[in-house]
Amino acid sequence: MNATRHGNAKLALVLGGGSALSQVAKDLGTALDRAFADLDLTAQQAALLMHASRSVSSPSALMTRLGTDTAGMTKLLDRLEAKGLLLRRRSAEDRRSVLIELTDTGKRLAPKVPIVFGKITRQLFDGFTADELSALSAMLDRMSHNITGNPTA
Amino acid sequence: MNATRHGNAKLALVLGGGSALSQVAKDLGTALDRAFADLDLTAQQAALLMHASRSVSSPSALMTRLGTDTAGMTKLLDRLEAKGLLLRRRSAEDRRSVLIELTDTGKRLAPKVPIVFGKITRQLFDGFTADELSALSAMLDRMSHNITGNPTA
DNA sequence: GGACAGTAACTGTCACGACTGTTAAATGGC
DNA sequence: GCCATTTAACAGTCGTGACAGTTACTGTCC
Repeated sequence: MNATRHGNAKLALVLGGGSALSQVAKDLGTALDRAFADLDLTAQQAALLMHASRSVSSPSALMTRLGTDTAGMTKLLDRLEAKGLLLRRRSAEDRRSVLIELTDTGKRLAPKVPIVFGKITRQLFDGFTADELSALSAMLDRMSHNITGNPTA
Repeated sequence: MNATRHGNAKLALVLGGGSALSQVAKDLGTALDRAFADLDLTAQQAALLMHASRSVSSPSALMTRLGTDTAGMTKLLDRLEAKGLLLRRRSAEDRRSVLIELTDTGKRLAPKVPIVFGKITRQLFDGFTADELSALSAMLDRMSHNITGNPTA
C-alpha cells in the first residue's frame, strides 16, 4: 500500500515533470525571442550569429551546435542572409560544402548576443546555487541520454 | 581568483543549462511525436484529446492546460475536428464560448494516450529516484517563476 | 576508372508557437 | 438601460522543428 502510494506519487511527478519541462523550455524561448526583438533577431538567429562569429564554419558544423537539421539550417541561413548579416561562400576543398562568413553588419551585431543570453539565463536561474546548477545540469544530461540514446546529444 | 574561477564556472553552467534545457525539451517533443505517430496523432493533439476526454470543456479551459494561446488552440481544434475526433458545439449559457465533445472515434482513441505519455516519460526519467524527481520538479517551478513572473505558470 | 555508398546542402510539406488584429457576446459602472 | 471594457474564439503572418525527397560532389572498392 505504501509502495503503491509512493509509486503513484512518483508517476504523477514523472508525468507532470515532462510537461513542466516542456513548458519552461517554451517560456524560456519566448523570453529570449522577446529579448532579442530589440536587435531584430530571434533566439535561433542570435545563437547562430554567436557561433558563426567565433570561426568561419559550415552549415553542418553549425547544425550540430544548434541542434537542428539541415533543412532548418538552410532556412535559418536564408533569413540571416536576407537580413544582410552573413554571406555564403562555396568551399574550395569540398565543393559540396558552404562556408559562412559574417558581413560587417553581422560582425557588429554578434558581440551583443552573448550579453542578452547571459541576462535572460541569469534571470532563469536566479536564486540557484552552483550546486543546484550542477545537479540540474547532470540530470539534464541523463535525460538527454535516456531520450535520445546518445550521451550529451 | 578562486571566486572568479567559481563565477566563471557558474556562468558556463548557466549558459549551458539554458540550451541543454531547450535541447532536452525538443528531444522529448520529438520522441513523443514519434511515439504518437502510431495513433496518427502529434503530442499536442494527444494531450488535448486526453484533457478533453476527462470533461466537456471549452477551448479557453484547454488552452490553460496545454499552455498555448487562443490562436494555436483554434488551429489545433481545426485539425482534430478535420480528423473526426471531436466536435465543436456552441455553449447555450455563454454564446461566445464553444464546448468540445469527443466523437466516438475520439473516445476510443483517448484511453490509449496516457499509456504512451507514461511510457515515454518513464523512459525520460529512467534511473531517477523519487527525491531527484521532486528536486527537479521544484527547480522547474522556480525557473518557471523566474522567467514568467508567475508561480507555476 | 566506373559503379556505388555516403555526405553537404537544398526544397517542399506539415504542425506548432508567438504575435497582431477582428468579431461577437457578456459584464460592470454609471 | 447604455456605453466602455473585457472575454471567447477566430484569422492571418512569421519563424522554426521534423520529415521526405533531390542534387551535386566525394571517396572507396573492385
